[in-house]
Amino acid sequence: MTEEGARRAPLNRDRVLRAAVELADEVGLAGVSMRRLAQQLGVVPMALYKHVADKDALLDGMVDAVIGEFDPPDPALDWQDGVRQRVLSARRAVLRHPWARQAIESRTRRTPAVLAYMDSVTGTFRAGGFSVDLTHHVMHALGNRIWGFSPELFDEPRDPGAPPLPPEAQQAMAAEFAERYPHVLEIALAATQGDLSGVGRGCDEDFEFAFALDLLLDGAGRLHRRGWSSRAASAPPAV
Amino acid sequence: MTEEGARRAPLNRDRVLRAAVELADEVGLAGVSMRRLAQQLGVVPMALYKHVADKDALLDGMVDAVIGEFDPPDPALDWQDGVRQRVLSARRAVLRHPWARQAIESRTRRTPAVLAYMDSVTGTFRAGGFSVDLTHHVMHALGNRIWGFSPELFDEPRDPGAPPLPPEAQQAMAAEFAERYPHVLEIALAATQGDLSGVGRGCDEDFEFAFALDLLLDGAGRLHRRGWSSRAASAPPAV
DNA sequence: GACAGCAGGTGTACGGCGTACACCTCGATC
DNA sequence: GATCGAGGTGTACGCCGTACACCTGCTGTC
Repeated sequence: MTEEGARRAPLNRDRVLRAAVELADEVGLAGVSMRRLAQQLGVVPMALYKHVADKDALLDGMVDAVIGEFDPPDPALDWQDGVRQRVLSARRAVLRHPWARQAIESRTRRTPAVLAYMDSVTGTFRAGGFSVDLTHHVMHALGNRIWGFSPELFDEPRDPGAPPLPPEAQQAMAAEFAERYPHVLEIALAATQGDLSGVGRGCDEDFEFAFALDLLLDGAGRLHRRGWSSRAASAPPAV
Repeated sequence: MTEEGARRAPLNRDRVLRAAVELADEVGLAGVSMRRLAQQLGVVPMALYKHVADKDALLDGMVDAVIGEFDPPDPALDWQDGVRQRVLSARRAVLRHPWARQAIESRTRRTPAVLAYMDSVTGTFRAGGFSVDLTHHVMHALGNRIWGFSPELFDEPRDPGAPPLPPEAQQAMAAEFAERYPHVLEIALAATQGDLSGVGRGCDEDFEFAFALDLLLDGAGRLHRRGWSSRAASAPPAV
């Protein structure tokens, strides 16, 4: 026990951010408060404000930390595999930090790290011969997917604490569902091989993500090869 | 002045939700608190809890109200135009309520209104002959886009209160940008016809939205015509 | 060695938030 | 006329972010 001898190493922005990431990993984004983070660091809440401007800046920094975990681009790949690998690497990082998705969605400032990542992905398309025009629209079309996530659609986040429903209640729910939402039920049944007890767990998110990503990248490639330009397309991109 | 004679009409869930929507339209989602909403309704905060379970339920109800503004499906259209119109109608509703995007993203419960809308869109694909399998994956690929929005990508929400930068500062920023983020700059220049003073205003969000939507729908149609099935596709959907 | 300056940490306080809980009020029902 | 329940009230608690004044101890300068 160093007791009092070696007093706590002085804080700095980096240690604050790392502690915030760690805290969020443990207790979720909602559990991260300036007060709680300060406590974790053995410091009074106001001490944090010497290192981050305010809570918003803290969140920005946390997102930057996640971006810092993305793999660097691999220059040996062509544009399609290049973007694919980059985005899937982003996905891995975001999945390591369950709060990251929500944090990224809530951010409204573009930090240098954010811009650098977007610039890098954009550059991959350009290096692949894409026009500025097409690159621009394709980046928009990818949207949040460049951060490695897409919204949960059917996944019910049924909290793990809830007790499993008794079979007859499941039956009743299924009946109600079948009447009101036949098409959603159909999909749920197909995705879970008929076992509705775990609806939501049935969707293979990784598959869905790659499916959508490749749908977009393939479509983009098709437009590129065809010499598509937004000037010629007041109509939607024709089939 | 009715003074005391005609006392305030009694609250009900609907009036509470409508007032919440109105309040959010005026002051944004962050400005909506139980206390402020109560004040708006001339009532004490705790009175609201007789009509909504808690703030989360209030948000759910507000989202449901927006969904209630979506146009009904038009059975005369084929699947592609059907989905297209439906989603664009959702977009119009969401754009009428600037807070709706954020509210929808934050929701985690699937209310009956949410399920009903998803069921309806799903049903349009099915009626168009799509397999359950393909419909499932395409719904995932659409993701948040079925709510009529995609994430802002390049749009800096530069708050309107900020004074316009002096020209030389703009120059300096552009120079810094050009060095660090050449590809993003390139796009910004193209999108704004060289007038960087309004970066962000340059993107035609409606065009971007339709572009991405049609890219996805066209891709989906191609897979459908080809009889695509996820069983046959352990590999990504081939070009 | 004295001292100014300053980066980093502290303590207190304010105004906001969501909401638990006990209570009151008043019109409908028997 | 008593009862009851739906709707509204009042008070209180424990959180939150952060403004502001203050203290502490190291650094460089003379």
